Amino acid sequence: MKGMKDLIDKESRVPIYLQIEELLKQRIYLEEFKIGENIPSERELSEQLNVSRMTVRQSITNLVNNGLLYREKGRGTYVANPKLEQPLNGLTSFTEDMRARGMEPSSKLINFEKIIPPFDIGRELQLEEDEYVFHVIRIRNADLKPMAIERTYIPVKIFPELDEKKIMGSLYALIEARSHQKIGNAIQQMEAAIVSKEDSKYLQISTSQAVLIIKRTSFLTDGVPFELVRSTYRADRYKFISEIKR
Amino acid sequence: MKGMKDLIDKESRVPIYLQIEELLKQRIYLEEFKIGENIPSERELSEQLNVSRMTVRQSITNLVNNGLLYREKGRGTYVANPKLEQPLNGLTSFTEDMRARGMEPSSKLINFEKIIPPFDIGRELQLEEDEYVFHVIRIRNADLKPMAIERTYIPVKIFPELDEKKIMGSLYALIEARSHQKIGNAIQQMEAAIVSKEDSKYLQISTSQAVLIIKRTSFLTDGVPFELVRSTYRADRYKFISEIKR
DNA sequence: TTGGTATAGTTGTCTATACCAATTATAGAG
DNA sequence: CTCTATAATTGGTATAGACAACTATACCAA
Repeated sequence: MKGMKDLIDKESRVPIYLQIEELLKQRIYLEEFKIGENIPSERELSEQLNVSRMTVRQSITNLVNNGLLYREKGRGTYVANPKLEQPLNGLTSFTEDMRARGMEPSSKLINFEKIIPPFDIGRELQLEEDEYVFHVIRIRNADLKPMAIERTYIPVKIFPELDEKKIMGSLYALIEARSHQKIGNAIQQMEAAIVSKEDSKYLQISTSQAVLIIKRTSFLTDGVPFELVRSTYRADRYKFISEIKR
Repeated sequence: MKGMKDLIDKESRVPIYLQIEELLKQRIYLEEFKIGENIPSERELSEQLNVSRMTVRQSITNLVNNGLLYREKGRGTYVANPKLEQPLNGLTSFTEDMRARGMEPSSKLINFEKIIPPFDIGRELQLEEDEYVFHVIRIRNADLKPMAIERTYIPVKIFPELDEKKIMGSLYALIEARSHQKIGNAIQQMEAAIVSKEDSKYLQISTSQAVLIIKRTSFLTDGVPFELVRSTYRADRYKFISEIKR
C-alpha cells in the first residue's frame, strides 16, 4: 500500500477529512471494501494516509451518520448494507424529486397573489395578524401528465421582491443570499383524503379518488420559517419515500 | 459565574460531552439562552467548565445535528427556533406514536402464522425463494377505536422462536439480543388509497373512504432487514408527521 | 463619506498524545 | 483438547495546542 498518502493533498483548499470521506466512499462503491467486511482501523488509515487519527475519525463519523458505515467497539468499522431503494428524503423541490424518479417535470402557474393568509397558515409561519404572504398555485406535471397541485405560501417580509418570474427559478438560492441564512430543516405532515371537486379538475381524475396531501414547512438555519407548501398528489401516480435515521 | 465547573463531574461514568449537552439543553429550555441569541463561545465554555475546547465542541456538534443550535463561522453559536410541532420521526412503534399523541393504544391480534411471503415482500426483506416469514395481523386501536390495521412480516431466520405471546411485548430488545446487532435505520413508503372492502370492516369505516398506507422496512445496523410492516391508517383519524434534516 | 487596515474574537480544521472500554487473538496450564 | 489468564487491537473519550478562515469593530487616511 505504498504511496497511499499521495491520495491526500494537504495543500488543497478542500479539507482533509472531506478528501478522506471521498476516498472511502469510492472504495465502498468500487467494492474494494465489501459489504459486511471491516475497513482498515482508524489507526491503520491514519498511518497509511499520513494524517492524524482524529482526522480520520471525523471522516468516518460523517460516513456513519450517513449510514454507509457502522462501528463496533473493540471489533472495527464495517460497510453497511446499501438500501434497496434510495430514500428521497433530502429532496425539497418537485423538480428534483421527479428527476430522481426518472420522470420529466413541468409546471403551470395558476395563480400568483399577495394575501393575508388563513389563520392556520399564518400561525405555522409564525406571522403577525396583518402580515402578508405570497400565495402561489401551480400544477405540477410529470411526463406531461398532472402529478400534483401545489399551493405555496411565502412571507412577504422574507422575500419582498418576489414576482411571477422569480418563482419559476431556484428560489432557495435567492432566499439564502437575501436572508444571509442557509436553508435548514423542514417539517412535513402527510395525510390521505378524497380529492376535492376543484382539485379533481386540475389533476384530471374523477371525484372520489384518493389523494396524498403533503404539507411542508421549511425553516432557515436560525429556525425562522420561510415557506409553507401544501401539495396534493394523485395517489395513483405518487408514493412518498423517506428514511428514519437513528 | 464561579463554581461553573462543579456542574461537570469528571469522575462520573457518563461522558463529559453528554453532561455538557444536558447542561446546554437545560439552559436553552429554561430560556437562560434565548432564541436567536448566541451562547458563550467554545473557548469561554471550555474555560468556565474546566474542560478542553474539543470536548465542548463535540457536545455542541451533537446539539447542532439535533437542530437545537446552529453555528456561524466567525460569529458564534446560536439558539435555533424551536419547531411548532415536534416531529414523531424517531418513533417506530404504534404504542409510542399514540402515547406521544396523547391517546391510549391497544391492540387485537387477528392472525399469526408462518408463510412463504409474497414475492415483493420477500424481495424487500432480501430473502431466498423458499424462506419463511412470520405474518402477523393486528388491529391497532387508539382510545378504544380502530386507528389502523397492521400487517407485519419477520423473517423466521432472524427470530425463529417468535410466537403469539412474544409478539405482544417489546420485540426490538429481543431481536437486538439475539442478533448481536442493534436496530438501525428504516425506510418508509407512504401512499394514499381507497380502503379495501376487507379493511373497511376492520377499521369500521364505510367503503370509498381514504386510507393512508405506510410500509416500513427496518434494518439492523449491519444493514440486514429484519421486519416489514404494512400499516393502513384511517385518514380521518391519522396524520403522519416527519422532519427533513440537512 | 468612503475605503483600507489593524485587531480581537469566533468557528473550522488538524495534529499529537493519552488513557479507557470492549473485543479478539494468543500463550500457557490443565 | 479445553479452559483461562494475558496481551494486542479496536473504537470511545478527552486534552492541549496550533493555524486558517471569517466577522465585527475601531481607527486612520484619502
